[in-house]
Amino acid sequence: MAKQQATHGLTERLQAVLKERGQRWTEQRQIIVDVLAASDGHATGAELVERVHEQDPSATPSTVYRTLDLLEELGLARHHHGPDGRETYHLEETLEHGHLHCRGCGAEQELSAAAAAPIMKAIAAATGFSADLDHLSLQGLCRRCGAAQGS
Amino acid sequence: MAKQQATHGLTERLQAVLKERGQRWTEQRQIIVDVLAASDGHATGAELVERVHEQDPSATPSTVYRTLDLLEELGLARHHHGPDGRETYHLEETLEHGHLHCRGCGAEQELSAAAAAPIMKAIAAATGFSADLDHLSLQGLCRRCGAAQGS
DNA sequence: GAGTCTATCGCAACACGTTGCAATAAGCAT
DNA sequence: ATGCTTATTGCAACGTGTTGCGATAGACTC
Repeated sequence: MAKQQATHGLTERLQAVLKERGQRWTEQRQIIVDVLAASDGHATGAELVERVHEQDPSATPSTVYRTLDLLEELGLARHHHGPDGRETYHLEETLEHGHLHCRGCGAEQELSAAAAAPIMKAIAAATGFSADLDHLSLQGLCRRCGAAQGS
Repeated sequence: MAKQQATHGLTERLQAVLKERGQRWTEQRQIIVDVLAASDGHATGAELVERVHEQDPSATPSTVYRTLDLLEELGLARHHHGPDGRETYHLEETLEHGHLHCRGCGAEQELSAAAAAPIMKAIAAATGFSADLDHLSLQGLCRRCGAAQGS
């Protein structure tokens, strides 16, 4: 399947990059990458820790978080903070996207790169910043809730 | 001074609102509001806990955080999450504003409501969301770092 | 002022992440 | 295969917030 392929390719890429940097490929890292690839879309740090622990009960949170940091450093994974400040991770393969949380109904919406383009442009125009879409996590009122409260 | 005045007014408003809701005005809440007013601009949860503890060693974190939640519920305070997920609080009297963190040089920039207006408009146009400016916390590259890395 | 009701407090335990350090084990050379 | 170097691990302790619960103490009535 495509997913297996992707995971496999990722592992190989990772091994190569690590070797080049004098770093090591370990069983734990394999497990963590697998878990991350398997948890399609998003997963919180705690969820990942738990799933990794299922696969290898000796694995500890510190290892998981350190590996996630490493993956981010290598540009293979990303994380952002939800409205409650908790961390959410996903593989870089997942399409880059932002997040919108509605404070009224609690709905969560994804924001595709295409939809975000004009927003990014506005940010750049107003501030000179080129913002990271993947780190963009907005809170506000969705159309429906805005209309309901707006009256 | 203006600040004292403002704080005083806040206390009175707060007492009135609480009474109306069948809630109570306590010494701890007074201290927490004072500390929040004194820490002009932003303060992390931990900082506030520490300062409150200085004023009243018997005060505990749970009280501080619960009071901050209450103040937010009443619309008198706000919090947002920094790039590390840590909480930052400020009084609602402070002008509404967003935050920009540069991933390159670590600089932090404030985003005034005026500057943000076109951004908010772009968000509304693209998504139907009316975003909370106070919860807006962008990460990206500032103009300088973007130019430096852009080459 | 004494009594009642219950919001709030302090405490203790928990959840999520992070960090320092000694032990382990990858990866390389012989 | 054996030994060496040092990146990585697991452990244990910490930092920041959150939650449940019994004790305290506001606010209101008599």
